[in-house]
Amino acid sequence: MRQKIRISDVAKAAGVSAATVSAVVNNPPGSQIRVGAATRQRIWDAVHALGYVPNPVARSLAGGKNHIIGIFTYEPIFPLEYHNFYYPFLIGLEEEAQARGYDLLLFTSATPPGGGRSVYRQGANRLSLADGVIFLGLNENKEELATLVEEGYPIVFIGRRELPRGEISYTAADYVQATAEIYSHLTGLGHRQIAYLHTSITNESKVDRMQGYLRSTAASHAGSGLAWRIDSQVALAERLPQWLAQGVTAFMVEDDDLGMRLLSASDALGLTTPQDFSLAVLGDPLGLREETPAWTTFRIPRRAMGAGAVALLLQLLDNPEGSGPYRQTIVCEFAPGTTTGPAPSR
Amino acid sequence: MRQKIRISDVAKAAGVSAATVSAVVNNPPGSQIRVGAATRQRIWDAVHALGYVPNPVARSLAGGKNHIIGIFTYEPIFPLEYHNFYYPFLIGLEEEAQARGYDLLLFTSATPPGGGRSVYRQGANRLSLADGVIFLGLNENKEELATLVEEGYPIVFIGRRELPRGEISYTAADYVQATAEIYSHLTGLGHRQIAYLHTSITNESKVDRMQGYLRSTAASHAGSGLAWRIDSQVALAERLPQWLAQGVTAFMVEDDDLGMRLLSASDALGLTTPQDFSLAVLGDPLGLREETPAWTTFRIPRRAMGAGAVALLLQLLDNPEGSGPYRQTIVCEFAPGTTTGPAPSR
DNA sequence: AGTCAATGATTAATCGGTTAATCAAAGAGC
DNA sequence: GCTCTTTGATTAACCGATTAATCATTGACT
Repeated sequence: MRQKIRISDVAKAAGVSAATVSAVVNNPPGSQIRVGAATRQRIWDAVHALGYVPNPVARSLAGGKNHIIGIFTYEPIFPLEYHNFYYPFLIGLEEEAQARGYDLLLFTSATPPGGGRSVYRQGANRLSLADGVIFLGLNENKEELATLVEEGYPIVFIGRRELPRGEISYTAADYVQATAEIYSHLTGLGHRQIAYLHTSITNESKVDRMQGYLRSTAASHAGSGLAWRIDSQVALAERLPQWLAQGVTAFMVEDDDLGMRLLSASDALGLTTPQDFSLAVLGDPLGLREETPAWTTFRIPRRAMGAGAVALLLQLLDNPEGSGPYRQTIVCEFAPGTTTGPAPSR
Repeated sequence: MRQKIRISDVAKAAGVSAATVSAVVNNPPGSQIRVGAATRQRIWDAVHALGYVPNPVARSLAGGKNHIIGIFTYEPIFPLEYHNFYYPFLIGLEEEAQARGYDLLLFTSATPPGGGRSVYRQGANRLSLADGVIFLGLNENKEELATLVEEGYPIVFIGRRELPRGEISYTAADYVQATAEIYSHLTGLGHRQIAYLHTSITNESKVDRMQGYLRSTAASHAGSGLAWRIDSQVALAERLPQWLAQGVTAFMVEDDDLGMRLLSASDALGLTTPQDFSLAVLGDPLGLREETPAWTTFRIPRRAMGAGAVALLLQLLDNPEGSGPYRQTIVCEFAPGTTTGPAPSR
C-alpha cells in the first residue's frame, strides 16, 4: 500500500542517479549538481510516466521543505463559543494555503491530559513537522514564543504581539487607525465629549485601541480625561447619568460585551441611542450572540489576516535564516450602524 | 534551531545503544529487544533529564506512526456557507484527536489550479503523510475512495458510503430510525396520510431517510403512494391544495430548503402550520439561514460522528492490515418543534 | 601537447529514528 | 562439565529523500 514510486525508481527509469533526480525535481539554487537539458527531459518524462511524488516525510527529515504549514492555537481551534472569532481566520488560512499548494497541520495534540496547551508537550516539539507555523489565539505563552523565535523557527502570529525578547512576525488589524476613524465619525456628528470605556488592558489589540483614542483626543485638543476602566462590578446604571450630566454625549467601548452592558443600563434608565447618547463598539462581536444591535463599529479583516499570515510565513521560508520579522497591518472597514447619531443639542 | 536532543544523546547518557532506547521508549509488542529493569530505569531517567522527545518525522520515515490524522474534504473545509454543517464535525474531530494525542492534517493542497479536489493531485498521493485519513463532504469521488480502500489505506468516511467495490469504514447517523421516529410522532398526533417530499436522491443519507419512510408506511399498512419527488421547478403553491384535498395532513420533507419552499407556498395560500397541516424536516439545517422556523425535526449527531470517526480510524490503525471495515451508527435526537400538531379534524 | 576551466554527473554522508538479525553471558537441566 | 535456553543487549540495514564532496569528460587556450 501507500506510495510505491521512490526516487530510486525514477532514477533507474531515467538511467541516472537518485541525486540527479533530486536536483532536477527540486531545482535548488546553487546546487553542485548540473544536469544537461536532455537528461533533464528524460527525468521529467520518467517522473510523469511513473507518477512520482517525493515522500514528504523523507524530504522533511533530509532538511527539505514538505509544503505543510502548521497552525497552533492556545485554545481549541474549533471552539464552541468564539466560533465567529476564529472561523474567518481559518477561511483565510485555507484559501491562501490552497492557492499556494500547502497543507495545513493543526497541532491538536499539544494539550496534555491536564489541559493547557504548550508547544513543548512533554518537552517535545512537534512543530518541526511543518515548514513553519502560524499561531493564533488569545492566551499565548510569550516565553514559549520568544524561545521559538530565538531558535530561528519560522513562525507568524495572527494579531500584533510584542515579546519579552526577540521580534516575531505578525499580521495585525490596524486598531489604532480604526479607532481613530470611529472617533472622527463621532466628532463629525458634533460630539465633543467622547468617553472611552475599557476593561483591563491585557493585550496588544486593546493597547492599540486605547492608542487610537488617545491620539484622537490629543489631535483634537480634547484631553484624555474621559477614558475609564470598567470592571465587571461597576454599576453602569449609576454611572451613566453622571457621565451624561458631565456632558459626555458619546461612548466608544472596547467590545460588544461592554456595549451590551451599557445598552442594558441605558434601557433600565429609559434612555435610547442615538437620541440620548451615541455608542460605538470597537470591533465586531467575538462571541456568538444570537441577536446583536446594529452597532456602529468596524470590521476586523480576519479573512485577510489569515491569508496574510500564510503569505508572510512563506516569505519567511523563502528568505535566508534569521530574516524578518515580517509584519503586515491591515485596515479595518468602518461599519456605520444605528447606535450613533448627531450629538444631542444642549 | 529545532530539536537538539536525539536518541543517540539519550543512548550515550544511559550508556546503551540507540536501539535499546527506542525499544524502551516505544515498548513495541513482541520486540526482539529485551531490556532489564535497571537499564530501563536509567534510560527513562536520561530521557527525562535531557527532555528527549522522538522526532516525529524520523519516526514516520522509519515506518513508525507519526500521530497524524488526515482530513480530506472534496470541498473547502471551511466553507463560507454550510458553515453550520461542517463545524460540529470539526469540533468532534478536534476533541477526540486531542484526547488521543493526534494532530490533524488538512489536505488543502489537493485543489489543482483549475479546481476540483482530488486525492491524486498530479498523480501524487499526499495522503501518505498521515497515519490514516478521515473523509467528509458531499461530493466525494467513489472511484478514488474505492482505490484507496483497495490499496489498504486506512480511511474512514463521515457519513454512510457504499462503494462500487470494496467496503469503507464509516460513522453514520441513523437516518432510517430518526425518520421512522418522526413518522410515529406524526401518527401519534393522529395523522394518517403522511406525505414524503424529497429531491433527487443522490446519496446514502437521502436513501436512508426514504427507507425510514417506506418502512414506516409498510409497518402501519399505510401504503407508500405519498412519496413525491419535488424538483426545483415544481410549483408547490399549485400542488399543496391538491394534496390537502386528497387528504394529506402531514408532510415529511427531506431538508430545510424544501421545508422553506413548502412554508412559503403555504403562506402564499394563507395556510398555517400546524393548523392546516403538519410539517417535519428530516434533519437540522445545512446552511446558515439567519432565521429558521422552529421545525419539528431531528438533530444529526455531528460532533459524535466526528469523534467516532477518529475512534474508528485508530481502531483501523491498531488492527492488522486489511482489517475492518469498522462501522458505527449513531442515533439522532428527536427535536419537537412548532410545525407539527394534531391532525386537523375533517 | 599540456594545462585549466567548465560541464555533467556520481558517491557517500546525513537526517533521526525502527527493527530484524545476531551475539554474549548467565542460569537451567542432566 | 557440557549443552540448551533465557535474558539482555548490540549491530547493521533500512525508511526516502537532500547535499557536500568528488570525479570523469570535453573543449579552450597557449
